[in-house]
Amino acid sequence: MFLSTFENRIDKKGRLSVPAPFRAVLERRRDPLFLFKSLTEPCLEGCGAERIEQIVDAIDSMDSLSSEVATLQTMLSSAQEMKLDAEGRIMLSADFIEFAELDDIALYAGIGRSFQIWLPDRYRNRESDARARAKTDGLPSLRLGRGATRPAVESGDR
Amino acid sequence: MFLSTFENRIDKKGRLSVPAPFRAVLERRRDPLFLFKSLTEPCLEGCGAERIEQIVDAIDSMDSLSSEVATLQTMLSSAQEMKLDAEGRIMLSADFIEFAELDDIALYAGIGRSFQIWLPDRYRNRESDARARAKTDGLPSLRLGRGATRPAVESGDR
DNA sequence: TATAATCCCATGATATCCCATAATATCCCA
DNA sequence: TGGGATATTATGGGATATCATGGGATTATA
Repeated sequence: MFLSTFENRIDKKGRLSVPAPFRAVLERRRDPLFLFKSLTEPCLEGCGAERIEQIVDAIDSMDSLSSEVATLQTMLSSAQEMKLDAEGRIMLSADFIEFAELDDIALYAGIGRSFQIWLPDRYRNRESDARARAKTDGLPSLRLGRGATRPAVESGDR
Repeated sequence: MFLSTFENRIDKKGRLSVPAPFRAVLERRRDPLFLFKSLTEPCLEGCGAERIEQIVDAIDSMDSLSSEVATLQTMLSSAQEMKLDAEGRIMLSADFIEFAELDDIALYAGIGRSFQIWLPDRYRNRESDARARAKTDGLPSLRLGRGATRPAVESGDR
């Protein structure tokens, strides 16, 4: 599970350390790391191979002319497999940096099965918005465990 | 898997580098590269031999009089096996260049089992359309796995 | 013989590898 | 439980390899 937030520096070569706890998650699963541009927010999203494979399989089974397929293809075409160097760093492409409007510090936000990379100020603004909303709207009800509205899914991070 | 996007230059001899990660995918599978004209969009589509064989097999198992077969045959008839030079470049036929309305820069977009080659501006327009749609309509739900072994789960871009 | 395709080599940009270091966290044993 | 020793982490920089690209020479082709 990807949890907690971390702020790391993007050096002048464009390298960015992946937080050690996140690397540990990936290593334990023997998973390569994929990053892609979020479809809905100005941030990058990180995940393992399994989620990418899900999307590829889903496209195969859908109507190739549907707009959903176009959306999923857009996601794939922004996805990159990130090779970590010996020190656990990735290289952010200019495209990624521009999309998330990153400067010299990147904020990692672990959100369970995946994580996001944000411009720190932008992330904090959104965080305080979310907290304000929770105060007025209350918390979403959590239906936990198997057999609830949301069917159980095979174990394993995705 | 073919992922990510790349912009490469078509030089004055008509040569175009295949992105190294795409070449790696093909080499690993010992697959030659095929290009054909997209049936639905003004772009070229690229894949390995395996996918071509899938299409041929699909035709065999379909009603030879159906219009789907005619469509797939149209696709195959535009397919060319591309030979790469020592530096990993292909030569695009005049027919291909005209069909995709390519200029001096070609944009490769990896979409999983295949990739596309676009005029960059045209691709980016299509991408921003897809992103705008995703923002208003929400994300497609992923139908996972083949058949219904696994229940549907919300896609995870959040 | 002219034209186009292929081969071969050169080159600049940039990613990757490898090492160093400072700060911090963890360990270990008195 | 304290506190020094050790390991880990994030970061930086130089050396090296890879990649995309360009062009001349050579071969195929029409």
